[in-house]
Amino acid sequence: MAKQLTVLEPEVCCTPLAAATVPAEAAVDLAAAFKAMGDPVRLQLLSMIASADGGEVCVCDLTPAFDLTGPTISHHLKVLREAGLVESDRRGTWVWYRANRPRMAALSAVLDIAPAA
Amino acid sequence: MAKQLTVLEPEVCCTPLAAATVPAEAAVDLAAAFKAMGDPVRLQLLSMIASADGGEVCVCDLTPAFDLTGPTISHHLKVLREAGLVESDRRGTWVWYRANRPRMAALSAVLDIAPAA
DNA sequence: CGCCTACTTAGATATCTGTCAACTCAAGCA
DNA sequence: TGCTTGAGTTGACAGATATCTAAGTAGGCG
Repeated sequence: MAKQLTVLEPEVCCTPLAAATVPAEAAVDLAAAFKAMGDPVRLQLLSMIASADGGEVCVCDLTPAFDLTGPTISHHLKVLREAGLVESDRRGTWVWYRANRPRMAALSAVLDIAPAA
Repeated sequence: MAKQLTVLEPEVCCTPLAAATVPAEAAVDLAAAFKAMGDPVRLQLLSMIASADGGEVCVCDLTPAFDLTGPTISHHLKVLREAGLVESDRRGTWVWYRANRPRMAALSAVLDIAPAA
């Protein structure tokens, strides 16, 4: 791929933001993931992939859902991939995408609000 | 403030991404919030604010924690404010920031992964 | 009133990002 | 082998963004 991606770092990935100040290093990794979700198209792509029946979607089903060209969709999928939010593999003619559920769960946990406070 | 901000839309804010394809309209609002968290500095600011003892922090305590100028921190705080992630009010000489916890909880819920699947 | 401190706003600039058109790569099929 | 279709890559470009310096605004205090 392109730039070196760190992706998951199990030790620091799950402490809620509101529990303690997130270390700069962890903030970089987390921000990269949130940044990838910071575009409406990518968020919809992620949603379509994560909610797909069977847990997988063919790019050929994603592209026509937007008023964008193939290369643009491909670009957004690449961003999601490099952020560790989705994974893909080619099966014959088509490429299938599925969500990285543990990664999403970790991000959800990070935003979790402490019980009281 | 600056550009009109929609912020919370209770009806669409909490359906998990993985439960159903998020509507384009909701995606725009959600993406704006994630985008605001898509910068390491802002994520740390949000974390410092959300985890603050007493639930509030003075800007004067945030600024020196970074190797950035005051205006830059002010800019990032404005982005967080416009994304509806934090709120602020001036009390005497200082300006205090606190996290919009319901908003954070909603975002956490959006990333929640369906039980099985 | 004047001055100092704490933010915020404005303007400038270098970098990044979303998008498309054109091209390349991979797989299936005649 | 060559054609066709699906997907990713490259290059270009308009628009957004992170950062700084300089200037403005607000509140306390002598």
